[in-house]
Amino acid sequence: MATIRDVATEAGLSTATVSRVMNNNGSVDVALVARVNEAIDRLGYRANPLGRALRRKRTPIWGFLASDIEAPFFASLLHGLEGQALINGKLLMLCNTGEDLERERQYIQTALDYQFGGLVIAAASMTATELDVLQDEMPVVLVDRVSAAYPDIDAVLVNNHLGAYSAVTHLLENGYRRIGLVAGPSDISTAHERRAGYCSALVDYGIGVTDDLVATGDFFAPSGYAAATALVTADQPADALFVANGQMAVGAYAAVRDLGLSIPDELGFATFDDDLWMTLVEPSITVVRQPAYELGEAAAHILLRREDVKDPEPGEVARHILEPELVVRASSCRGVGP
Amino acid sequence: MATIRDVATEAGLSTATVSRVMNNNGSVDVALVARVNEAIDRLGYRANPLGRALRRKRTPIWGFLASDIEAPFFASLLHGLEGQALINGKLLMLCNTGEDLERERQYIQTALDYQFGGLVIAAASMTATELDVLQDEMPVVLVDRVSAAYPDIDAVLVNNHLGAYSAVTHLLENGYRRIGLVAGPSDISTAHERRAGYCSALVDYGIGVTDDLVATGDFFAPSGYAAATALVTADQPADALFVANGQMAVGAYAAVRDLGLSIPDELGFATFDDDLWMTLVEPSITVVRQPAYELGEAAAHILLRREDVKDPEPGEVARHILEPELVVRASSCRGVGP
DNA sequence: TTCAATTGAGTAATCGATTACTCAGGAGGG
DNA sequence: CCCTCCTGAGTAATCGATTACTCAATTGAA
Repeated sequence: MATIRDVATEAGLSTATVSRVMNNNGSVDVALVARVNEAIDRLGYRANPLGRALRRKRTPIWGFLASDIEAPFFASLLHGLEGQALINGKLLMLCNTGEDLERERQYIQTALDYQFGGLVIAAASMTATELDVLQDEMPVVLVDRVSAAYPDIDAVLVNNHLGAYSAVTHLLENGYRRIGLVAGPSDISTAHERRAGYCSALVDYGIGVTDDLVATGDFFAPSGYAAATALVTADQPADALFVANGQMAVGAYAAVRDLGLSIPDELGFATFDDDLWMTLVEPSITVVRQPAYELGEAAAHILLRREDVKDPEPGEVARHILEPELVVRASSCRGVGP
Repeated sequence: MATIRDVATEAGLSTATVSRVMNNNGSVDVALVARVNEAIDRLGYRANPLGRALRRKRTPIWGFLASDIEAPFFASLLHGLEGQALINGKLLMLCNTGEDLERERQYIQTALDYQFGGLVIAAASMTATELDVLQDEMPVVLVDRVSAAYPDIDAVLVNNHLGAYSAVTHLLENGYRRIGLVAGPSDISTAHERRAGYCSALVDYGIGVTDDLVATGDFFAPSGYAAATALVTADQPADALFVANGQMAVGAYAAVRDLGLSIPDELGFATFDDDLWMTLVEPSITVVRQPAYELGEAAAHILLRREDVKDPEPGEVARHILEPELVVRASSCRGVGP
């Protein structure tokens, strides 16, 4: 492997000049720029990123912290982020926390050790780790979820309130009146906002919110099964279900199937998160689609802005809110059978 | 950030001694070991991995090269690999090639630049990149796919022949006789082997292979739709379909649904790759499940072995073949209707 | 008791880049 | 014509670790 020293020798110049040419720093005579570039080409030289990073105290690596990379939402977000990383010459390091706080802390420590160029966090609990400290060392962007404990950290979010509101309103307009909510853990901001959107829709339609029409799960499939079962087998059963995320929708759908209820006639069905299976089952499922891929891209853009110039200002916080999309399918439309 | 120099000063020793303690190298007096460790604790010192990597000419980073991280198979494989990386103190860098050769080459160059500790490749076309050269620089493991051009590279594979053989035999035993194959691109080893397994099963059952019962796709959903449509609408239509991967199965299933054919009575259905939706649709789909997560773990183990000792010997090639599992569900069993 | 071998620790070179500092030479003003 | 300022390039320090080399002290054998 050729080093910068080899290039300098080959070009008959000093390493300082070679470095200046490579980084477009300082002013170098055009003739020498050409000589350096020729030498680089002749030797097939590529700068060693480790030497560079050591000196610069910064690595062109971005970290991505997620609770579950196998979930389609995070996989898609990851994909969007990865595309932007590649374009901008960044490596992307993957951190799967699996909701484990200790792992999360460990990864953040690694990010500090390696002096990452940025960190995108879509993780479980942001209460325990001291993100403010981290933010002094590198740009940090929260995606999908925010924490009230960190109002001063950049974030890219989805308008969860609107998403839930539009889906529930849609169900109401299709004649469903007792709409059950399969909610997520209330300490996760996304779950909280979706619940609020659900409530607003009912109130705006002139229907009160009844506590026994809300069952709380943990965002995983089994809890969706349990919650849905409870809601539709109650004394006064729900006549429609709105599920707060895609994983619980899997469980909820299985529960409805096992109980032999027919969608959409006996029960309306809609959920947050789009997924392949929701178009393959009969009837297909109405969803609130999140722009996951775009979320990843937007997070990348914020990292780049924070890195290049100090814009937005250190004191200023960037909050991007992307709009979800209601995709109406058969499961929420009475009379539009299979 | 404390450096090794600070630790040396704090302990009243030289950096060499501190380094020896940290790496368990050379022999250091027990009393001094304790002094060094105390100093490390007092300062909260963590070694800078960049300085270390520069000197050692090796980074504890693994690269993972896949064509599509959003595909559940690769996502699961990635997850298995990531788990092992974490346990063994490695970082995992993600490389999504999207079947693009140029991207693939670019990423491999990056792996060389950063002096990665290993590379796991589950990528499209291994014909263009010179993997032999790469292998001299770092351990390389192929997963899922192999290339005849590189017989001397370690690989972790699935027994595709057996998987296809058992699924097709199962269909035959359930009375289906004209079994159509939705095949993958023949230049990809997995597709080739699955086709061979399909053929063997037919031959062993005393039925010849008919060319018009094989339609070739490209491993993506739309091609599955087209291939399935062709097979079941032919003059002499297939009475069952075996699909060579999960993505094409999505298309094939949609085609069957659009044509209004009833599974399993009018048409038997089975596919490679398990996925969530295959248990949610009516009837549920019989699949050949691949141990994707374990594939990732096995790849990690090979990297570790290559790194630690030279075992297997440089001349020796490690080939792990994992067994797939036939999961029988309703779609392949006549008379067991919805 | 003396000398070689071994042990334990320090000094300084090194990995490969960036950049503060230095300095020669040319331009421009007085 | 001389002095100052500016430009362009080189020298060498630096980032933070590892390790070859060196050397003093201790052990063991003759």
